[in-house]
Amino acid sequence: MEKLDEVLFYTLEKSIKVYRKFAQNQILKNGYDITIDQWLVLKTLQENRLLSQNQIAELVFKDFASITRIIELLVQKQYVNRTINTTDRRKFELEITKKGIKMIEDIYPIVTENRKQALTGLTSGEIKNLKIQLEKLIINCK
Amino acid sequence: MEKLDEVLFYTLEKSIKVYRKFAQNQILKNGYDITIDQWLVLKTLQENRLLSQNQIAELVFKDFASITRIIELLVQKQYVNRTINTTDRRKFELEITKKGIKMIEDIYPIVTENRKQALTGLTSGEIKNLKIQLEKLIINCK
DNA sequence: GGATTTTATTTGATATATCAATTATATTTA
DNA sequence: TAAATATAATTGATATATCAAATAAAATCC
Repeated sequence: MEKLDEVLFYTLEKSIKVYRKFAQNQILKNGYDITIDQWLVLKTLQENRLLSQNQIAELVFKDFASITRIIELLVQKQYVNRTINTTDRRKFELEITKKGIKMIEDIYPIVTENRKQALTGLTSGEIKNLKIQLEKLIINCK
Repeated sequence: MEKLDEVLFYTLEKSIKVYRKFAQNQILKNGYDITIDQWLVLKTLQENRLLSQNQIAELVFKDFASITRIIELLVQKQYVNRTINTTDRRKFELEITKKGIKMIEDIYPIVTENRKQALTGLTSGEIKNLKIQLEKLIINCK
């Protein structure tokens, strides 16, 4: 039976955890009060205006229940406006606020620096290959 | 500002999530009642007898509080024995039970099949490279 | 040898993940 | 059009992640 630390998935799990912890620490250290997951949802709303919660869930590969709760916190923090969709009253229309846009912009230098530091010593070809292979893996699990 | 889906870390996050969900489903579908995280801790105890909780936390890159709670569930399910360490009474000695060993062995074919399926179409060289590059990333975040 | 510091673990609080059940609204269909 | 079905989101339950505070025991230090 193979040992855990010989297995790619073990390393995969470890790498994303280590990166997440590192990135979250950098954000907190710079005085910003937002979690990585909240940031991810907020960034999605910055890239695509007027999404429904279902659409967000798909884009960030989280489930609906998690999105409900994350949106709640983002609305509380006034980073997101939530209004009922008048044409389909089951839905909400979600839109990033000015305060939300400012947060994303303010944090952006930290985010790029985090990514840069995490990828030190990897060539752009290696990074591209990594991404391509992970995308294969994703398709295989569907 | 780069779009989320162009970023390696987004793909990394997605790949581990998709794999975890896939693997968990396969385990449930075969009638086994154990989570991926419980399995990970149990497998660690199968590979290394008589670990303390701190040592486990380090091996599976989880924090102490999570380990406390996962161990509790494994003890409840009788997969793990927990006894106080007589030489250092702050510690516990944790040992996988026969039932725990059986669980790991029973599940093993599912685990290998999951991994195999997830890595379809990747050469062993590509897999090796992936692992090496992820390990670089891990070191960069320390 | 008693006070201080360190270590191992637990507990509480809050965020997130996941599943199942529920609610409200839309759509389809008979 | 009324009944059945589908969809969007919420809520409750349980597992996990993370931080901070608390507890208990061990090690160190003066």
